[in-house]
Amino acid sequence: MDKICSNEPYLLLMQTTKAIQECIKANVTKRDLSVTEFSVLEVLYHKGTQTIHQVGSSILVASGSMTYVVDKLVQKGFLERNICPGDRRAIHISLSDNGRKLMDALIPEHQVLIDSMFASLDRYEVNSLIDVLRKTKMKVEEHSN
Amino acid sequence: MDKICSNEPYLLLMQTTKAIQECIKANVTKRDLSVTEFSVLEVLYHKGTQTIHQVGSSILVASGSMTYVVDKLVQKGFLERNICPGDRRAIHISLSDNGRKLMDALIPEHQVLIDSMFASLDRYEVNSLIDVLRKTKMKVEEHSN
DNA sequence: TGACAATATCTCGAATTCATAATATTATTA
DNA sequence: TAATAATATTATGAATTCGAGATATTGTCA
Repeated sequence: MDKICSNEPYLLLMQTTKAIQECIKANVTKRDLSVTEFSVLEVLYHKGTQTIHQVGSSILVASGSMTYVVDKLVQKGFLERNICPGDRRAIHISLSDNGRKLMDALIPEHQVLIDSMFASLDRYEVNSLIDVLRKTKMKVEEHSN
Repeated sequence: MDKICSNEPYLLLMQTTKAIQECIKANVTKRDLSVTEFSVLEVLYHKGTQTIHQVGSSILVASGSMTYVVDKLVQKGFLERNICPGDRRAIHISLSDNGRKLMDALIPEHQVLIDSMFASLDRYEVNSLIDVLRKTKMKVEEHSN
């Protein structure tokens, strides 16, 4: 009983995150996107043209995987590869017209979904959650140096 | 600013969970285990002999993946497949002597690690976290029906 | 400048996961 | 009891991810 009790915040954190991720996955799957693909489009939507490396760093995806996901998104017609004028090693990627149209529809929908997940919390509870998660995250990160 | 603010609990939840999972992964990797493999061993350690199906349900892993991970663990000598006397469709898996020895060492270590992640929170904050996560999880689950 | 380190992308292979179908067994029911 | 549905596992192939190595380019510094 002792152990189960001390595990409860951990288990709830994992379960809640899993539920949220599945919900998001279900939502982007409707548009035939994987979560990684959506993340790439989301970064480009908010930040505009970026190099493949910049996007990969933002969403913590390895370079080999970035090549793969960018290929997929180009195939689907949602983004374009372009040469990077200042650095011939790098490649600029940006949303195509279709990609922008898609995200114009998807981003607000996504935001509503995220908001709805926390809609049962009042302002006090949201602040408490933020506060406690910040503390926990710091502790975990200092643990793994 | 508005959007970023409303996303903060979501982002923090994802980031905190990711940090925790990486910490756990680093810990079990020391023993040449994947997180899924560790989860299987953990269930068997706490619940004793189970069918493959029972373990898969506990840790939410598809049956095809269970076959794969059980193969790996048998190869590594940490668990055994046995016939299930009552039901010849099912297969019992249980820790081998080596598997038990491994988990005798690993489980307490794992528990200490988990506990340390929440060690910066006082009792009040832990209860608040549990409370808020429960509410959020329920909301998300009702959303995806 | 020339040598070498760092950076960006891509290729390739290994690992892991899921979904589907196949097989075997058990449970149900007409 | 015979037919059918449900269950447990395995086999297989597709999708995705990572890591290591290859290639091309850029930056650094003696």
